[in-house]
Amino acid sequence: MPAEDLLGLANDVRMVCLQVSRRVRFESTTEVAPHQFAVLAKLRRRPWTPGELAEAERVSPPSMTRTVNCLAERGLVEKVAHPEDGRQRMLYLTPAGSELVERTLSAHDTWMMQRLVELSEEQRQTLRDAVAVLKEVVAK
Amino acid sequence: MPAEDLLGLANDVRMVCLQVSRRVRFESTTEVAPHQFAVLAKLRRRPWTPGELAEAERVSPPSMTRTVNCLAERGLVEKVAHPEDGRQRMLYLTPAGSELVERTLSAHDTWMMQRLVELSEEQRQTLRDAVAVLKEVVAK
DNA sequence: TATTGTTATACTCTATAACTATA
DNA sequence: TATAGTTATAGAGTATAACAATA
Repeated sequence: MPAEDLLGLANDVRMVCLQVSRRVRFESTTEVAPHQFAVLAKLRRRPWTPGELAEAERVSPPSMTRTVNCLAERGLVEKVAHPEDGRQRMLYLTPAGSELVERTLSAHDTWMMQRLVELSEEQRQTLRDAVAVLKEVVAK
Repeated sequence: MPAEDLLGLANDVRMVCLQVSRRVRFESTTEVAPHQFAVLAKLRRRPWTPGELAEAERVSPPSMTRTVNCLAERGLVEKVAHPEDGRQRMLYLTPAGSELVERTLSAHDTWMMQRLVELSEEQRQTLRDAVAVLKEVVAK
């Protein structure tokens, strides 16, 4: 395969993924800032400590303290004492926080679904296949 | 097509595009901040006025003034008097700015190319087809 | 003594409001 | 009088350094 074709494909894949991400984000509700939503989304599956979140989101511990405090003041997350280590805190999503996350993700998916129903079944199959390939790409 | 399958596909497409965007950005050089690079990338094709950039990037005129001034101080863009309207300024990429843009885009594409060469020709064809579909999706 | 989290402080990016220059 | 851009000022988000509590 010629190098220039590979470069063109690399550029196409990169750009179209960026555009999809931007469109989805733009269509989203803006109830909380992006960095705040990232924390809420992580807490959806299990409780995290502030330190874990800071490392995962690649921000400093003081920044995460601020973000978490803001979410706690709005009643979206709850700080609970760690059962075994008195230094740590466990962060849980409150019912209100959980509802906000599900509502926002649903809005994102709704926008994409509306685009997908307008495609042919063949085009949707192409996307299914491409998702599998791209998952492999980002896993590396 | 069942609604739950459509929802699953919407979620898959959305998430994998977001992950690709994140990986590409993470691999990028960090010579300038993202919002600054966005301006440099726009100036690659033609000169823009500060007002046009503010509207395109969805930031306020004062914010764009600050961003442009920062880039100008670093010698990456140049402000030139508008030939017809004395109120406006035309912004041009300097040779240094142009080099920075091409270098960064090249780094992005290089990362993606390295992932693509590890795929089969069939997988690459799947991505080519998917790019065409997704371009249609984001155009709506 | 090391680790987890917070407080203190400063810098950057952003915005609104007020101002200058030009049309 | 309207428009393009800048300056003034303030509000978020981030970081590093210093501190408190616990292991």
